Amino acid sequence: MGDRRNKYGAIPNIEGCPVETTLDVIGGKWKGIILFHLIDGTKRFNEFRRLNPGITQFMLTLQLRELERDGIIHREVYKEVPPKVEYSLTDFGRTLEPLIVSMKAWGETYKIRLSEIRTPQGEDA
Amino acid sequence: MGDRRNKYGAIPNIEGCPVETTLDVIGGKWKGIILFHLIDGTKRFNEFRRLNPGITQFMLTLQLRELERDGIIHREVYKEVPPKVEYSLTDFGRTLEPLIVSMKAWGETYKIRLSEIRTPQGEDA
DNA sequence: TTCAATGGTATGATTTTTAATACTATATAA
DNA sequence: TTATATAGTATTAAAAATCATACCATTGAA
Repeated sequence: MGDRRNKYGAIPNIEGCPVETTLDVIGGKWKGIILFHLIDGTKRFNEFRRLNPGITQFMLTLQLRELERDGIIHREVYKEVPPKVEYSLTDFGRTLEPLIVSMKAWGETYKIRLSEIRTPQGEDA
Repeated sequence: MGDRRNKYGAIPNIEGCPVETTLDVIGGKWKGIILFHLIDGTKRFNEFRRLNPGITQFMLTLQLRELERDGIIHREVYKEVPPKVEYSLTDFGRTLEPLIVSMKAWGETYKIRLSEIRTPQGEDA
């Protein structure tokens, strides 16, 4: 489930690279958006799904569980029916906030430039 | 080759999330280490291979080409034999420097904590 | 009595990524 | 003449990630 590994297990040089350590935590396919939304506050499972119709339940669960395993988010289960589960950043998770905010800013600033670069002439994607 | 897409093309909500935009540029499997090393200065193709024995030529080429396509790095070919090709950050690529540095710092700070979290009892991996 | 809502699991199929391997050109040095 | 170094490309195979789909429990409302 962890990213950035191969069948031989962790690769020493990747392990040794702190940038990769960080990417291993936040670089999963949907983790950026998940963290992005969590900065604004607690979110429920189906809230994520609504915010992000493209993700399947399976993948959402997987990404949330990995973030939980890494201590980045907290999962609070309420004993209600229908079920209610809330996700929030832990204190540890909040240490990522400046990074997420910087990534957000960079993306906002250069998004258009990038999409131009990537569509040499009049494509649409 | 781009990450974070599926067979139907780009997913609107992913595209809309600036954090994902950034991760799409720097989140490739080896891009973290590549950028990390480029901060220290120009590097040659085989230098990357030596710094990072785990990567294949194929993957290294792929990741470098994607970074080049995105305007993050510059590829300078010298007309010599044997060939000499130097990679360096472009001005645009340097806008990522603070981010890379922050990711490096976060990784360094929490690396041990993470590896403890991920090895519940006495594994080695 | 049946439906809806929530927050998931389980499964097999498909897609994408990555690895492994062999191959290339060229000038120089031995 | 053959080997060496560099910076790749091409091809096929294997592994990993992701998707699509069906399924589960529970309670209250219709």
